[in-house]
Amino acid sequence: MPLPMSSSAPPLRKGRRGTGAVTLRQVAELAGVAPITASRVINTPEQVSPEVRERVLQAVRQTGYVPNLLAGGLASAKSRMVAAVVPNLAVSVFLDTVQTLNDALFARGYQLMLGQTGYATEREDALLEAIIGRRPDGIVVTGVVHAPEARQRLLASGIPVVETWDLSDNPIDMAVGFSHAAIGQQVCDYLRLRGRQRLGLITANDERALRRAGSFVAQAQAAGLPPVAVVNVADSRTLHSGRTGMARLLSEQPGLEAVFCSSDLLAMGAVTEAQCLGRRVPDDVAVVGFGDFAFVADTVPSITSVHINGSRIGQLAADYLMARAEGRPTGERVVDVGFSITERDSA
Amino acid sequence: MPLPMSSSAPPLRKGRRGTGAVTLRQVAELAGVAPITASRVINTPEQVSPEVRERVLQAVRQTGYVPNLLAGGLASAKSRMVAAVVPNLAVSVFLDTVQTLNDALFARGYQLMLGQTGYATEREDALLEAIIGRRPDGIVVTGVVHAPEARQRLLASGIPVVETWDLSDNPIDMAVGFSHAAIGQQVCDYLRLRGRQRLGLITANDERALRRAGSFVAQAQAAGLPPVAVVNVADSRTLHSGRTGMARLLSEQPGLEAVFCSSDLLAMGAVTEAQCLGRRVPDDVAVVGFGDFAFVADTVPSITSVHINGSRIGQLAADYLMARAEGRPTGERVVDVGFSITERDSA
DNA sequence: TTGAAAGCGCTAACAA
DNA sequence: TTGTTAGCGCTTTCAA
Repeated sequence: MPLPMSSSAPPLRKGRRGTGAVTLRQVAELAGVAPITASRVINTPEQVSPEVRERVLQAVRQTGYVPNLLAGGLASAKSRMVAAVVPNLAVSVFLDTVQTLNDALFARGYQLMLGQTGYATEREDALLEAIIGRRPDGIVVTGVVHAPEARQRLLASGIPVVETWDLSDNPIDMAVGFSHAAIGQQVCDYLRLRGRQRLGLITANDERALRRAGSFVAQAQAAGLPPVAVVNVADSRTLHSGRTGMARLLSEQPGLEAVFCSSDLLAMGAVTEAQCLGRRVPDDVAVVGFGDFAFVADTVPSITSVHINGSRIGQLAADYLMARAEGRPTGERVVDVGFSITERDSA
Repeated sequence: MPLPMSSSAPPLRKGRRGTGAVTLRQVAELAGVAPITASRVINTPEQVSPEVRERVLQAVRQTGYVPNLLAGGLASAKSRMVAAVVPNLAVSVFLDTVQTLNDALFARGYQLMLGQTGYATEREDALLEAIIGRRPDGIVVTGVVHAPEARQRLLASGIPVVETWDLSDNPIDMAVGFSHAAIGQQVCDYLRLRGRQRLGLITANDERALRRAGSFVAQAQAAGLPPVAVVNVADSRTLHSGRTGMARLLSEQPGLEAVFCSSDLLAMGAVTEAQCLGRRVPDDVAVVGFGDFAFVADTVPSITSVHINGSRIGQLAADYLMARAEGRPTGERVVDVGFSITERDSA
């Protein structure tokens, strides 16, 4: 029987009426407990007695309740989201990192937010604002953040940042990557020690590829080799660029003996073009790639490539962010995961 | 001069103390307006007089205020996030879709949340709960959702869902994709009309690839061709699977005249292996791939492949979700983006 | 055009 | 172990 004085239509003046989704309060009411108790059943079940816990879980099942993590995040100042900022998803060299990051985070109840900068600094600021506004518990960026405004924004946000795929003397929080300069140098030595003198380079225009290229050229010079023939290509993701790059190198430098490419796709294109032009790989011209994608082991000839453990980078980034989120001590601020040159038939 | 009765240390009993980030209230105070007015400057600036607007914007700049979209999302029941669920990011066939989706959403102030199912239904439920809990304004899934529990969860959530890369008679909300059965059929006809009789198939084990395979086999049978030789491979993302698949097909069926592969990487591996075994492609054996990745145009021989406009799928998904979010009328519930066979040298 | 009040759904802090 | 209270930072509703 309704209370005599209860008005039939609720006044419902100011404020809102919600979305209609089941709320924690409804679950709590159904279970006959306070909302905070229901909250504990979900977040810290060990703090609740078994009987009460079971009653609440029953109510959760009955109603199909799915906690509103937006509300939880607002209240606890923990969104349980992490943002990953990559230049471009299609550059599969980052995919391993993103995938491992995603898996490691998901296992701990975190969700990944994606951001693509498209290699354009201009878009970066809008992207950072969009990301920071969602208050992620961590941000993983590809490369070191150099732009002062971006650094400032990230620093000011107070959100833990992991810079990846490169090293930094002065990371915002943590950097996990490897030395691009060392790669250029070692690939040059690798070729030189195998008797190659006339070297060439097919490189994309992104910052890190250019760093590898620069140290490759410098090392060749230091070793007294002839000047390195260099071709810049716009797109590191197509065989086509590799083919046109190799064609240009060979026309400019018919005596070319080895080429270092800034990606495996470029390398494969380079190999293809060399063969089409009647050169034998590696007998006439050797080719080294970068990334060590799965497919380079199965081409003919198989392609020698610089191997990066992208998955490890993702794992270390996740470990750092989880440690920060849980207030645990974090390890080194800069981690060098190194690289290796996987020798195959092409060089 | 401070008010005489003002206590020097705020009591700060129950409740919380925030994260220290600049809030809308602080901006409003600095600008000398009510919080709601500052909110309007950010969200609906045309509702605010120019003078007040400028004062608030000045305060925003001064403080470096970044709106808390979690709070805004909670209050407005619009998170401005969309979730994308893919089997695996490394399957680059979906990358175009995800990338276009991301770009289209970002341009409208939405952020993409990523979810990987890893082709495992078991993980799907946890993933859906994690996603729905974050109350995205839309969910884009790869493939049609068949599992009844998953369908039920999505339906119950009330969140708009776009199923992609496949068609459905009964989509949850909208489906945008193409007919895998039609592909198998047409590729079979394509080969048959070019005089190929002894057909083979190298296929991954995922649902949609198997659907293409099934209709390919059925069509061959209907046309009175000899039984199709079929090889299942675990991984569609490696040349290696393509090579071993082709090796098996050729040993079982030395007279093989054409092979349809469930991905371009498989196709490339198949071509490579065929050549290693002394077969000419396409003279002895033709190869057709799926996906029409950028690289297949530049291999030798270039590879004939089934082309899907993945980017268009992403764009249509974004269009639908934005229309729903803004309460605009939506178009067709099922959109067939079709496919085409790009003829190249390998078939 | 501007503002006061009232929450959105949840959890931290404190109390019993 | 359970509950009360007071917000988290924002926007909707209603009123001026």
